[in-house]
Amino acid sequence: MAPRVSEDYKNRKRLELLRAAKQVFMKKGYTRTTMQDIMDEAGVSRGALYAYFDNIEHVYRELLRHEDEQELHFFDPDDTSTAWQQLTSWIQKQKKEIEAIERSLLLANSEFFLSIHSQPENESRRYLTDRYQRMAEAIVDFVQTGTARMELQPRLPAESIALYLISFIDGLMLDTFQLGPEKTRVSAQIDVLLFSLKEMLCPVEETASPS
Amino acid sequence: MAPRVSEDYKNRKRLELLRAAKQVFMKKGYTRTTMQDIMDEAGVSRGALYAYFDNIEHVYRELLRHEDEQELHFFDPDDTSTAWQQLTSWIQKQKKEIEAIERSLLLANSEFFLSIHSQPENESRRYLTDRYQRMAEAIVDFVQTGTARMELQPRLPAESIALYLISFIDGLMLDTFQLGPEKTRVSAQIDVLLFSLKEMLCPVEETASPS
DNA sequence: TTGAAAAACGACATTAGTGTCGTTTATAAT
DNA sequence: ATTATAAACGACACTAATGTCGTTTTTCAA
Repeated sequence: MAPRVSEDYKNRKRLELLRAAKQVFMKKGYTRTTMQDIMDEAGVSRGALYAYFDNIEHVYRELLRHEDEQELHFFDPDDTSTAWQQLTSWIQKQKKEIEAIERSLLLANSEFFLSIHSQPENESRRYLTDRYQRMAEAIVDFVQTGTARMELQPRLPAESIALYLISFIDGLMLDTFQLGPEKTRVSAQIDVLLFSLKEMLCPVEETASPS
Repeated sequence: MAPRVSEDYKNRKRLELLRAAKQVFMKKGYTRTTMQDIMDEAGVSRGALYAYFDNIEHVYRELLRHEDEQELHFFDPDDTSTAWQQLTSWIQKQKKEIEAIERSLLLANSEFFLSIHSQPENESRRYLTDRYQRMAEAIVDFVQTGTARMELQPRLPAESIALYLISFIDGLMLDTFQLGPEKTRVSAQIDVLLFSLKEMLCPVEETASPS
């Protein structure tokens, strides 16, 4: 169907394979997904898939990279809303994703993270370390911007708060896999998180009418 | 070495197998551990191991049960220290365990939890659900006891706080696997947690000298 | 002692996946 | 049309684990 093809063709094919992989990973998680599953979902042969990716770890890494590109800009400075509004809207987004956990990559992500742990210095390992630190830094920057704008008055180091926020979200995720969003009371927990962040960041109250 | 043996013998053997299993699980986590690994560590044959456990999932479930028996009594009422002291000492214990993550079962636990997710209604699944709820309940009871004793004045529902606490600890754990306790700044994050709990629970200050 | 019971052994059949590679097939340039 | 190229195919050899089961060994009771 395609010898001596353009870069563009290969790019599209690659994306199509990643799309198929995503489907499978969402359904089966990382550990139980096989190359065969992805071939079946994409409707291609063994040879075709292996022409694009060396092994499953590679597939997942590339998928993660691709997905991250979307996510990345959430904490970009934004002048139309306050720092606090921006933060809560990010948290709402996370909440939504956790509540629809079956239709997200969160399970696969966690499995992938754990599977990497034992490996020596490694492409995937490096990427994940980086990813974590990028995320943390984004939140730190964002807290500092908010502080500079006098919208926030942090009572703890921004970095600690950032890592804390990430930990909590990751943990809520992990627990929700096993038990479902009802048993873990996602909503109630998010309320607690917001309460604690308010205490830490002391956002200035937004009054409905600036009189 | 032991036909027609006493219940006691079988019990000891079983414990010895679990001890060996624990060693392996600490080192390799859950997913990568095989029955073979456990046989080697315990120095027994395939047949012997399978006489006690049906499969790895079964081994791990029994190990977890056994380990839990120890842990369980941490939140029992205690008249020699205040509720807040008790809580912080539990958190310290968690912190220690996370910092020595390589010598604990935490990684294996997380992997096990995730591996269970996909399974249908299941012995392991039921046990984990139960375990989570037992833990939550223990913390709730404990907060309520503290409240009754006038040592705590919770500003949020005890159950929400309990689940929140569990989520955070689980998340910190998960992140620390990938990155090690330095990169996740375990200490700093625990500080944030304590800060937030103080705000939620409003423990009465302990004065050094009740004058 | 001795022999029945069952604990422990370990070879084996089975299952499930991986990554390779010789072959087939579609495409685009000539 | 023809043909060089390389994409796609899929059989295959290999690896690694699982759970079973006939055999061997050990212990305890008679």
